[in-house]
Order: sequence, then C-alpha cells, then structure tokens
Amino acid sequence: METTQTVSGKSVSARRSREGKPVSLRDVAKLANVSVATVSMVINDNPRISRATHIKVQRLIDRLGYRPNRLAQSLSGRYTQVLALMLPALRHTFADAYFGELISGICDRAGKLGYKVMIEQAKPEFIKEKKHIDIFERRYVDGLICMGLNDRHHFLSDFSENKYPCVMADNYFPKWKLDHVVCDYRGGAEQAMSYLLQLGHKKIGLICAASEIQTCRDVMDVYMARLREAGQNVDGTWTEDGQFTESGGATATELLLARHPDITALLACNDKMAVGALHYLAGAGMKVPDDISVLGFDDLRHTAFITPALTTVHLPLYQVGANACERLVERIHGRSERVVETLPTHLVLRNSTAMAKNK
Amino acid sequence: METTQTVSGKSVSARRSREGKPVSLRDVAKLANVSVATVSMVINDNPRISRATHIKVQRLIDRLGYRPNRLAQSLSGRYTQVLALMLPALRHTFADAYFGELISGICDRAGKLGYKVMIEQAKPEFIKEKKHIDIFERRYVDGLICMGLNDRHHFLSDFSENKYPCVMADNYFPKWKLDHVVCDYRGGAEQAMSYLLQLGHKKIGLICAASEIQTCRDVMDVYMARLREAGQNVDGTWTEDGQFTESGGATATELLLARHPDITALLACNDKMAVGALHYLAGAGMKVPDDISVLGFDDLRHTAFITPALTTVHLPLYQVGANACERLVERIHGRSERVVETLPTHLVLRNSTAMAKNK
DNA sequence: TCACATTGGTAAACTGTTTAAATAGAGTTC
DNA sequence: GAACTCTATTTAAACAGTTTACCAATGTGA
Repeated sequence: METTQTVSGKSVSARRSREGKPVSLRDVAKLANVSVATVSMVINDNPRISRATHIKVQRLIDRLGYRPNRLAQSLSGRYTQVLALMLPALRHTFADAYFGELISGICDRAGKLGYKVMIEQAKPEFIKEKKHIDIFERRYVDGLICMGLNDRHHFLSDFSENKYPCVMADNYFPKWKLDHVVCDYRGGAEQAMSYLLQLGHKKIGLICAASEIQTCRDVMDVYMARLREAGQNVDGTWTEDGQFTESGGATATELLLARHPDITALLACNDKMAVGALHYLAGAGMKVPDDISVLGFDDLRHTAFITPALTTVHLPLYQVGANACERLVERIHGRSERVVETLPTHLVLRNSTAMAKNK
Repeated sequence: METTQTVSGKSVSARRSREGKPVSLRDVAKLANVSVATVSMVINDNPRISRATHIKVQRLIDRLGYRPNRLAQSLSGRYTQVLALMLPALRHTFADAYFGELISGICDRAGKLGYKVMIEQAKPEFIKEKKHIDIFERRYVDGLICMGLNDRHHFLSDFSENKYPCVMADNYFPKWKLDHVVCDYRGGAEQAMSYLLQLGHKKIGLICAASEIQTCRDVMDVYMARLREAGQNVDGTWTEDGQFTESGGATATELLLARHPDITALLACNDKMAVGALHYLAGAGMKVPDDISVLGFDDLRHTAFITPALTTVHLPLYQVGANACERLVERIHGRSERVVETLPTHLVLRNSTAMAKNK
C-alpha cells in the first residue's frame, strides 16, 4: 500500500518524469521497487516473473504511460523490426501504380507481422557508396525487399549467398542466386497469346521493354514460341521497346505499324505501354478493337475505366508484395533454403480485344 | 610504424574484427591508439581534433570499413534522422498516383536532407493504440508528414501546439493549429470555373468528395460563388459525392445527369473521378467534349494518355511533398512559428473540354 | 619567470534496454 | 537440521555510440 501511495503521489499521468525526459525503464523500476531486469522481463512477458509482480509492474507501466525506447531495444537485441524497400530511381517512382500495388501488399503484411517499412531508392550514388550494405551494417533494418531492378544492378550480387536477408519482388535474376516471389509471366504470356490466336490474330506486334529484365524476356520468349508454333515467321521487326511508359508505348506502336501495317493485335508487356498504344491508335484514327486489338499486362485498377476498357493479364502484385514480405521475415528468422515462388496470373477480358478482321 | 603494421596484420579488409562481429568504435580506437572519444569526434568532424590525428584515424576507419551503428548514435544523440509518412488506410493507398506524387516529392527531398523515410498507415487500431505518438516517444522518428487525412482524424489534435514535429501535406485543418503545405485549391477552382464560364457553360455539375476535407470544401465554395455570380441558381442538386474514386465519379455523373439532363460541363475534385465520369459518359453514348465537357483536378500523369485526354487543374503535388519535407526538417531543428504554405496551380488544357453547345 | 589562455586529447558518465550469471529464500528430501 | 531443489529476483555486463569535465602540454603577455 505504502508503495502504491508514493507512486500515485509522484509523477502519475505526467508521462515525463525528470524534467521533460520521457519515462524510462529505470524510472519504472525505481517506483515499483524492483530491478530494471524485472521490468524488462515484464515487458517481454518472460514467464520467470511471478504473476503478482507482473501485475504490479504492468499497472505502474500503464499508469506512467511508459513506452520502451526502441533504439535501446534494438541496440541490445538482435533485431530492429524494420524492413527496407528498394525501389528504382525513376522520375516519379511512387506515382506508378505497378509499384504501388507491390508496396501496398508489402506494407499491409509488414504491419501485421510487426515490422515498420523504410523506403530506399537505388540511386547511382546510393549504390556507389555501398549504402545498400550500410542499411544492414549500421543496423537500420533487418531485411530488404527489392523491386523494379534489372540485370545491370550488379550490387544485387552482394545479397547472394544469404549475406543479408533480401527478397526480390516480381523480378528474378538467373545470374545471382537470390530469393524471389514473382508473377508467372510465362503463364500470363501463354494466356494472352492463346487468346489472341483463338480470336484469329496472326499478325501480332509485341511492345516489350528493357531486355535486362528477365520477366520481360520470358514474355518475349513465349510470344515468339507461340507465333512460330502457329506458323508465323516472326523476327525482331515485330517487337519494339516501349520503355514501360505510356509515351514509349505510343511511339513503339507507331514504329510497329509503320513496319507492318497489317498488324491486327498488339501485346504490351505492361498496362502503361498498352495505354500509350491506345492513345496513339485513337490519335491515328484507328478503332480499337474493331481495327486492332490491344492487350496489356498488370491489370492496373484505372485501366478498367479508360475507353476502351483494357483487356489485360492480371498480375497478383499485391499478393506478390505480401508474400515477399512473409518470405523475407522467415529468412530473417533463420530460414536458409532459397525461396523461389511463382504466383499464377489470369486474363481479364474487357473491350480492347476482338476477333481479327480478315484483312 | 609499429602500429600500422600491427593493424594491417590484423583485420584489415575483414570488416569484422572479433569473430563475426562488425567493427566498432572501440576496435578503431584500440588499433589507432587513441580513445573512443577521439574516434567519435573524427567521425563527427569535431574541430577539436588535430589535422594529423583526424587523418590517421580516418585512414584506419576506411581501411577497416568501419560504419557507425546508427542505433547507438541515435540513442545517445538527439535525433534519429528518420521521418514518418502517415497515409490513410485505404484499400490500395500506394497504387494511387495522387499520393504517389506527394510521396515522390517527400522521398527525394528527404534523401537530399539526409533523412530516411518510414511508412505508417492511419488504421483505426493504430490510432486507438496511440501508435502515432509511439513513433515519437519510442524514438522511431524525428518528425511526421501526414496526407490524405480529414476532419474526423481527431488524433491530429495531438500534434497541435508543437508537441511533436508534424506537417500536413496538401491538407489543412482550420480547427487544429497545424503546419501545412497545400495546393491553392481555391485558386485552382477559380481557374477551372473561369475557363468553363468563358466557354459558355452555365449548367455545370460538381463531382465533389468527402465534405470532411477542407480543400474539397474550398473547391465547392468557389464553384458555388462563381456560378451565383454568373446568375445561376445553384443548389445541392448540382453537386454529387464521388468518393474520390473512378467508380464513384461514374455513379455521381449518372445521378447528376438524371437530375439535370441539361448539364453541359462537369467539374470533378480529382482526376480519378473525372476519369470515372468519362467512363460513364462513353458508356452512355455521350461525346466528350462535344456533348459535355469534363474538367479534373490533380493532373495525374496518365490522364494525358486517355481518350479524350483530360483537361485538368495541375496541382504541384511533387513540390508540395518536397516543401512539406523541408518545412518539417526546419521544425525539427527548432523553428517554432507555424508554417502555412500555399502553392499555385494552373490549368492544363487538353481534349475533354470545349465550347458549350446551345441546348 | 610567473600567470593565464589555448589546444588536443582522455576518462568517465550517459543514452535505455536485454540477458547471462549470481543469489536469496522457500520448499522438499533424507 | 543439513543438503538439495526450485523459483523469483537482482546484479552486472553487454550493446555502441556521444558528451562533458578535466588534464597535460604548449603558447602568450606582463
């Protein structure tokens, strides 16, 4: 009783004990007449503390509004409970719905697993100064999720061999042994090509992008294979780089149609380029899907609302993000086998595709 | 010389001294034959250290690849050099290009100022558990930038009176005295309305959104005022809530046209709703801009590529993010006057608007 | 030549937590 | 009643830095 009274008479509801300083473990310990170790064990629900002590200390903690300092916790503990997200250093990376979906998945899952998420961008000087290693060595984070990177990001080799917990989201790199969670781009390409061929299209142009990205090469491979299977004689002139952007997609469309005016369908490696294609075609007075079909990849939310609504391969990006996060946390907790996870895609039929016209 | 040899003979290029542990300040001090205080001062460029010692120690630091542990630095120092971003807990927050632009601006500027950025979402339980205060008290971050919040987020009152450094990005709350950097929504609305009136439109519908958001109310105010000035007798039936989404915008358009079939122009409070309006109109067989004009707010990048390309009020969101970040850092460093910054907007003319038809 | 200031550096205290080892005390066994 | 367990708790050493008070060795002025 004595103790309790002293306590309530002191700094209760002040939240800050010694002039302005936040309440610390020591303050709680002193007022509870126990050692700091005891308080620490109470916070961490250590079963070695008796029920009575636990309740007594917990009550005081609540009263004082004590909150453990996470810097100190991380410093003495093994983990920081923070993950980093590595994004490419593009002009307006975050305004891109593709990354947005991945990030949404990651953040939601990270929150559920008790992790905070920190943002990093793979700027040239960031890599040059080895900051990607810094974030681990200086104890900023426990793990890293990378996205939007390509074969030229050699720094990724620093993460092979389990040196630091790191997972690739919707990307993979055969030349480095890294964990990854990706969409099944080959499967998606199969679905897209089967559908277009079924609709009677034979002259199909491909708007691809960076050949330094494996998933993009996968789509190209399947595209070539399926067309050759169908007896078409495709070569490089049926393919054009759209740089993953709307304007790039528009330009690529223009070039492809200039070379092959008889094209009846276009397959784009992402939705932004497909939107660019639609934009160019509208400007050029070609009707989609009557004159030409356009098929995208991603299923970004807003492409359902444009005119014509885009037929596209749905990529489970949110899920990829969530799973990547989950796998990363497993790795942080000690899993040592490499993770290679592929998530299925499906076709979303809308209004930008139709039967091929007999030209 | 003796010392140098010992050094090179020991753990140079190992980066980890005592079995597996990373190099610490103490390791450097020992090998350099100076005190830890000296090494600390070298790292922090403290002028009390002589040129000679500085060079000697710095060389050793480079050789050993020593990196100061940021947890320890932050624990003993005043700052963490981390900022938090508070986003609303929507379904796929990050896939939204509006937030994306703000975030891009914040991240770029934060990086330049030497800050890391951490993500938080204002989920109900996050607020209930006072986690928004936790991030400060538990020393996760030095400051906070909020976006996409509204009048019902009462927890914001915890940030008035300079309790913790916090800045609102593209939002403001008359009822709480908070720092903010916003776009000039009133000015933008003036530009939009002037333009529509100039084109001869009189029957103008407004697709607004959450009335708990001041910037939205600003647009509505100007809309009403300008129409009344023009002799139009507007009331609530000319306004419909589109919930900031494409589908909401489509539904709002439908309702507005059902009530007022003579509407010749629609003003939407954001681009997503404008896109939704275009979507509905295309489906309903109405030609934009011939039958009806549509004007948005935001200037999201992709709205230049849809058909018809959207006329919209450009909001300098990237800049708002960057400035908010800058103001926040100033506040962290001690500025005490409140910041209220408004950035100018401008109209971007594209193809979704035209002269009013004489109905 | 003495008093005093300046310079460059060090030892020790401090930040707030975790955790391994030590210990006190109660309960059991022989 | 001594020896031996448990159990609950404490002590003290990490963790890896920063900061302050202090000290020795110079330099300067009267």
